Amino acid sequence: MSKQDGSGRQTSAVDVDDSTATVLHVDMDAFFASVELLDRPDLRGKPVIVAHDGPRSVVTAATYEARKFGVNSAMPLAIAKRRCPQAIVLEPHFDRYSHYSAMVMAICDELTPSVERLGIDEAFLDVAGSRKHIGSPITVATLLRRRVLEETGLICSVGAAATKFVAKLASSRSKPNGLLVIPRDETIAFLHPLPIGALWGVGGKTEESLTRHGLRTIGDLAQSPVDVLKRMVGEAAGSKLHDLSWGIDPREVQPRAVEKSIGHEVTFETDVTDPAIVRRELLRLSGMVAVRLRSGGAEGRTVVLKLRFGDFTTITRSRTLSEPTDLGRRIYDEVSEIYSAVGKEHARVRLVGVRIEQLSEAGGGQVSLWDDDDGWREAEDVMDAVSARFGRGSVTQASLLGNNRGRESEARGFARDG
DNA sequence: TCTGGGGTCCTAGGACCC
DNA sequence: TCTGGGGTCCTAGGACCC
Repeated sequence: MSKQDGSGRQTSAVDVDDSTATVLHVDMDAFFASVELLDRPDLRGKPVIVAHDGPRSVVTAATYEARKFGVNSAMPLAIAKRRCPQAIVLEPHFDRYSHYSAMVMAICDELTPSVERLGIDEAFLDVAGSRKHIGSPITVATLLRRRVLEETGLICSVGAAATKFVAKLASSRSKPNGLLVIPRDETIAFLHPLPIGALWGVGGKTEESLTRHGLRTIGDLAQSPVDVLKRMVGEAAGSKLHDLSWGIDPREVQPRAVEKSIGHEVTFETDVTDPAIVRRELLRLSGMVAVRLRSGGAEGRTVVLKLRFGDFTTITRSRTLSEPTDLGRRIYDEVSEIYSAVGKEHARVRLVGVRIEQLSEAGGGQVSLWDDDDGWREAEDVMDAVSARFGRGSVTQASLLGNNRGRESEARGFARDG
């Protein structure tokens, strides 16, 4: 094993054989909080929490200084403030996080063509092919960390191993601002002493169930017969966890596939009992979902309504359309009907959500409407249809939204959205 | 002052078809 | 002529991850 700490010192790096550790996992350290501190250097070294300061908020991110007080991501803000009253709470700025994320990912892309993004602040890199042009995995990792710091002012940690899962574990063990290399033949020795909760896919519930059966470390799990594991945690998880405990992880580094669903949800600051307010929110969320569908050139076929009630019970109800859609109005009509069918219009509603699944590439397309010779006439037809139904004033950019199917509904959807 | 918002994957039952 | 076995789709819920 080779660990390099924040000062850049590297222990036993000379002896370590990194030739088998060709998968890198890069993880930004306290990412959102670190981005905020770029603007507020005066807060460096202080406990800082990033969170929207509302009555039902949770912690979005926290600096290491705040974590010392037991503050963690996803913790209710009220509890975090109780644990660390002197913490400074900053509003999140997601646009800025995306901006810095793109900068970091661009650096990764320059080091190898094989980069797999994982959320906003993590990535896997396959650097097996980078040896010739740049150097060994340690060389690439060191260069990556230096460039990220120089070009963004942010620190990150990197794990290097033979598989994705071990690389990810290595980066988390090297935080903050570290580099940890696990050669292939040291994988088992590295894994087995670790607690089962460190395994990818073992969260609170699974950990509890495994612990009840006397399994505490990854090594314990490795020694358990796979059939027994399957009975504990299910068919798929059982064999997967067993494989992982022996360092077996066949997944390759690959750029993220297309999205499989798009959704938005919102928690009310206080529970809502007025169905009209719920519907107003459903309309807004449906519009947001539709905008994202269209901007990605996609449409979806299964519409999902999510409701969380005052007692925190949560239900989802879905319906599959005969034809996919990318229209807010169509989505809204569906979730609104589902909402009625649930028959809980006078319950206390805490959260509403709208999601669309079974995404596919949008047929037709917005450009073809303008490109072909009949494009203008078609566009005018759409405008006329909308105007006839809703009046001139409601028509804004209906023509821009068209695809080649169901012109009537396209127009309708856009007029009301607009 | 207790629980966000973006997702993915898995399970399990029923419908339906061959 | 009282009951098999797959495969796929749909739906609901839950665990998990960042």
